[in-house]
Amino acid sequence: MKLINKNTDYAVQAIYYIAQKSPDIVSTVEVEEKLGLPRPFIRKILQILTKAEILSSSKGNKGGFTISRPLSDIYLLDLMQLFQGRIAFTDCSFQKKVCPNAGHCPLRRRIKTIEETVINELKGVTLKELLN
Amino acid sequence: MKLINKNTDYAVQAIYYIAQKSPDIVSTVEVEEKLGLPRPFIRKILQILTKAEILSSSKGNKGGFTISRPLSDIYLLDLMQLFQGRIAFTDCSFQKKVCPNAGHCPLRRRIKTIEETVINELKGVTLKELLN
DNA sequence: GACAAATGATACTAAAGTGGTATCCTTAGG
DNA sequence: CCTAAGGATACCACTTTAGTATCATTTGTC
Repeated sequence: MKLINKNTDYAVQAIYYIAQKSPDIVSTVEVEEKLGLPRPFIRKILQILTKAEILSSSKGNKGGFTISRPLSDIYLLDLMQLFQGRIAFTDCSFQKKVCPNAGHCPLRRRIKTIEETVINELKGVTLKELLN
Repeated sequence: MKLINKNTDYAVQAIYYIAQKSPDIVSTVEVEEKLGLPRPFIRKILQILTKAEILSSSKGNKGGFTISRPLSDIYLLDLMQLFQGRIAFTDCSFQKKVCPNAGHCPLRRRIKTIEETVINELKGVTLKELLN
């Protein structure tokens, strides 16, 4: 029942670290050492962030990662969706089957509104804003 | 990323069914047939609800379950906690280790407030209220 | 141009959580 | 005392999440 999983969590930290070193190029090894994470794992995260154009990478010797937009343009919700898929509280148990309560499933309706509340809360949160 | 899992979902439906038949005694078989669930599974759910004193059971021949409080006294949040444990969005990745960001983990702080929002939303929701 | 240091891609493994099943024991009405 | 019920508990399968390993590709430096 976590809202944030480890991938997202690590990603946020990695982004902060890389942003703070900008415009220096930061290697996986450096991120790994500073955040104390297993290397192959953080590498995968950095790759995903690169594909999403949040980081840019340079290959080859002396290669590494830099931040490619200001923290104020990186939304927490986007990161969550990147690493965890769509935020949906009602992956309802009955999506496939015909719900015995179909049409007036009061539980689903209520959960849906809570989901909307959360997404709205998250929507405006940028990484910059997280730092205050 | 479900807020509600199947156990809770089924529990709500079972409770509604049993409440509506009150004061009749309802057997597992009947619940199973009406909700279309595998018997051993719904049995486990009904047992948990009985332990939680939401249902009362009578054993032996002609035994079964009845509702033991009005729907207005059954809170959705309690059911969720019963079947899913504590609602916590920040089972933070770093609870055990020393968090590199300890003390100023902005992510955790923010998620915590969202968690509180959700719990507050849920807190007042009784099964009766769900039906409108 | 070769080497080494870096990322890219991808496939695999392990652990935990969730959904579901099976079995044996106990109780109590007829 | 038999049978139809719930109580307890152990087990299995599937999915998700966390983490590992490996090989290929790129590129700066000597």
